[in-house]
Amino acid sequence: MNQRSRKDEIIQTAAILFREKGYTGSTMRDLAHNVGIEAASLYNHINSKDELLSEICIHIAHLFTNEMNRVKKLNSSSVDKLIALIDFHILITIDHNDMIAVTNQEWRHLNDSSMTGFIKFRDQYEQNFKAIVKEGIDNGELLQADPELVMFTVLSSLRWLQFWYRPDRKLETDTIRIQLKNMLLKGIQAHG
Amino acid sequence: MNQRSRKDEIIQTAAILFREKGYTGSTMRDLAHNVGIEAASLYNHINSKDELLSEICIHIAHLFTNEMNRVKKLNSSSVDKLIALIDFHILITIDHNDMIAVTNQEWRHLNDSSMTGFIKFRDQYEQNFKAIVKEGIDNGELLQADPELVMFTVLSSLRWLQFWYRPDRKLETDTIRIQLKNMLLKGIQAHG
DNA sequence: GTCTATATTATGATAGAC
DNA sequence: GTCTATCATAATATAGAC
Repeated sequence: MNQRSRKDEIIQTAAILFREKGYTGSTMRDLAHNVGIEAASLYNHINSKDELLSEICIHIAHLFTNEMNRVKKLNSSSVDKLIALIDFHILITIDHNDMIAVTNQEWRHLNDSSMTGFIKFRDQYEQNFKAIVKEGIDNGELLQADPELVMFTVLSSLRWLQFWYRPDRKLETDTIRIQLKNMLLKGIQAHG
Repeated sequence: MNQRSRKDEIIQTAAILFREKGYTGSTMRDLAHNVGIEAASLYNHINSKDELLSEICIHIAHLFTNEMNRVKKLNSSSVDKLIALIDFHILITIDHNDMIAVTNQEWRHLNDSSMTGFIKFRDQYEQNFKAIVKEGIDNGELLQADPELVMFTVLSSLRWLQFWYRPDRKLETDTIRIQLKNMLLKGIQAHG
């Protein structure tokens, strides 16, 4: 096993551990045990515990940034852009389940320099998201509302999927995507 | 200052600290410093660190359980029951901001016995919430959808308020309540 | 690349004086 | 009820043999 894939294995194992016990609640001994080596051996692949958290959060941040840049360039309605983002959130929740859970729950524990970069990413993502919502409100596709509150509502509904998702529920993914989109766009009340 | 209010002061200070640094990331020395005493002195008021987390989570659980029991007995439509719950979530997010944030973020670190009780509370609350949603779907007040997914969407949107809320935003509370209710019930898309 | 051994620091909690 | 002093344990990380 070469350096790179061993490191990836450690990061993925760390993601599972951090998710379960939290970053500060996880120990290097615990992680090493889950990887199947001694704690000291971890340091042949990584420099520190906080590097693990940084790698996880930055990886997720890149995925979202790339997708946002793609969606921004789409030549489609605001609603379709939002749907594209919703679909991506669902996709990433399924494919990078542990890492996204860790990013959402543990980013507060990033070291100072990683934290700065992460907050910059998050603010930019939210700015872009809000801009799409505002565009939709202005052109009449969306109901009049505070763009920030709309963004928070949509993002938080999507975030919840991280708790809901389990691999054995994979087959229902399409059902969720359709129902969730419907709920966010049309609400839950009948004769709306 | 008598025992009770001193203990309350410690718990409230712990809530602020746990929220910021997480339960495992917070130290008794740190807490003591914020209270203005030495770490050893804390143990004159509490028995252990995990007692602090338990008290916070159980306190919040009681508030929600009481409200749910009240709402269940209401002689009103399913939608009005949901609105009552939404209003309560918003109210509690404002009045018990730090404690609810800690409960949501740190309940995983409860000790075994408190954890058992907390999960029982949470499951019961979700069962009751789902039952109201199902009732609304069955009687035609709500659109056809999976009750669990509806519950998750509503609860997660409300949970997000904990991050959004800041004391200086207090004046906008009514705006939020109205817009959030609208969004959840009617969705965000125009000519829905 | 992994191991054993260990340095260093920090943690939750207690003992006992005042 | 608070303090100082301290115990016992556990944490991240390093050194050096293999």
